[in-house]
Amino acid sequence: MATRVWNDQTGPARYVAPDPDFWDPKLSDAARRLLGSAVLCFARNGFYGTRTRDISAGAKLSAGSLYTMFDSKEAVFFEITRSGHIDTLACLNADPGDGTPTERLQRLVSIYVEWHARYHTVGRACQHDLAVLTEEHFAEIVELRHQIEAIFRNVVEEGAKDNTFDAADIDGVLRAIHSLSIDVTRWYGLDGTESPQSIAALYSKFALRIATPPPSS
Amino acid sequence: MATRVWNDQTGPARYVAPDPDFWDPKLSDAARRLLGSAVLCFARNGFYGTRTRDISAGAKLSAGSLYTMFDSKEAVFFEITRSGHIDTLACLNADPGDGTPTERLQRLVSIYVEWHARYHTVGRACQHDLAVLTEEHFAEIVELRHQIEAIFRNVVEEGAKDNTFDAADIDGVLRAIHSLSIDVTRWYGLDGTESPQSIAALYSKFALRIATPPPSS
DNA sequence: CAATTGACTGAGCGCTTGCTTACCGGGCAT
DNA sequence: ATGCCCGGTAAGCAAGCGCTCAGTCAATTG
Repeated sequence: MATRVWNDQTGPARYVAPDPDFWDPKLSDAARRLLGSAVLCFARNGFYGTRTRDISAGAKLSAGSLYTMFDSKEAVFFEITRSGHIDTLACLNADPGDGTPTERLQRLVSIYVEWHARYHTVGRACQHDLAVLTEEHFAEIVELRHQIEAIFRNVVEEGAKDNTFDAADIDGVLRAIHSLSIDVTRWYGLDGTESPQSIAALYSKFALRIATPPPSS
Repeated sequence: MATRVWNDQTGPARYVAPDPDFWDPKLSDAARRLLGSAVLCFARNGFYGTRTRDISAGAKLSAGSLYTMFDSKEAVFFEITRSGHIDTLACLNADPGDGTPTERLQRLVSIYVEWHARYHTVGRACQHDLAVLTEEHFAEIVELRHQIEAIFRNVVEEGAKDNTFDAADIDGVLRAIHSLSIDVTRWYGLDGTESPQSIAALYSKFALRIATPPPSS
């Protein structure tokens, strides 16, 4: 049988939740346990496929306790996506931002991909299920996404200006790099055993190839 | 405001279903209308987020009529993913398969990406929700996916053999190209107005860049 | 010690879900 | 005309859903 690199495993998914201190420190221990359980449920079965009882059971709490800490199931989901986007933004902003556009893009993609592999369950919620949010919550997430996109756009545009990157397809390059990076959340935990770092190294190399036109053209 | 290339639109999604004759010709007209309605519902809200009543209402049928044509909601979903994978495979196999690995990979990715843009609603079901299938149905889909992967692997391995493609990371290249291609189903219909053909042209170019190591390295 | 608090419980409400069943009407061979 | 499929309907069932709320009890306060 050929090596398989697509998500076609049939066993149980090896999804893992972030450490409790990934979540907002203002939340109680129980609330953070709830988020850890919820993010696993959402990654496995999506928003509509998870029951509030599954979430509370996973945190060793009763069914009603969820509603002492969150207004609704949607509020739980929102808190996950909010934390996820804020943490992503913080990781990207921690980059010094020096060096050539090539060096900077490689570092940014590396950070971004490693984040999506390490926090693949959070990433799934952030990238694949935003449509379940209320209009207000969705708008708040979109604002964060624009900030994240602007970081990448800034580097790609600068690289286009000095002709290291493809100036003709900046939007296409940005979208392709984004696609490449976040699709990690779809298969990570299902397929393969690579470390977040090795995936980040490989994919940031690919991102540079996407952005850089071959010399012949 | 900066151009936005991520899925952050707030209006209604512009999802479109395939023509009725996309579906198995053995099925009745009503059954194909049902599938057309179902694929839109599933694309919008996922498997667990759509009710069987939404599906039948979209086909202008009563609630019970779904069960005169399909055994269950899962059977409807399976029929969609089955048809989708079979059609994808047929489109890829229609390629003559001649020319250099570069030419062949470009054509294959172009076909694959155009398919996922044109049939973005079917593609969403095929790429993002397979976990809802029963074990038997899932195994059937996985078999089709292996055939699809083998087509791409064949070309990439051949290109690696004659040093046009990256021989060190064949699995990584395959997965990256796959990620790039199928992520189209996540944003197409939500964001942007490009034609399937123009996306296919751009992304097949990117796929070649991913597979081809830069001369310096 | 009694009084108060607050995190947590779990039975259960109102409603929705996937699916079943009893039924209907028109075309068709006899 | 008659009987009979057959594609489709309408009503409804049992189970499950998100969410509520009166109540429990250990910890804290005075």
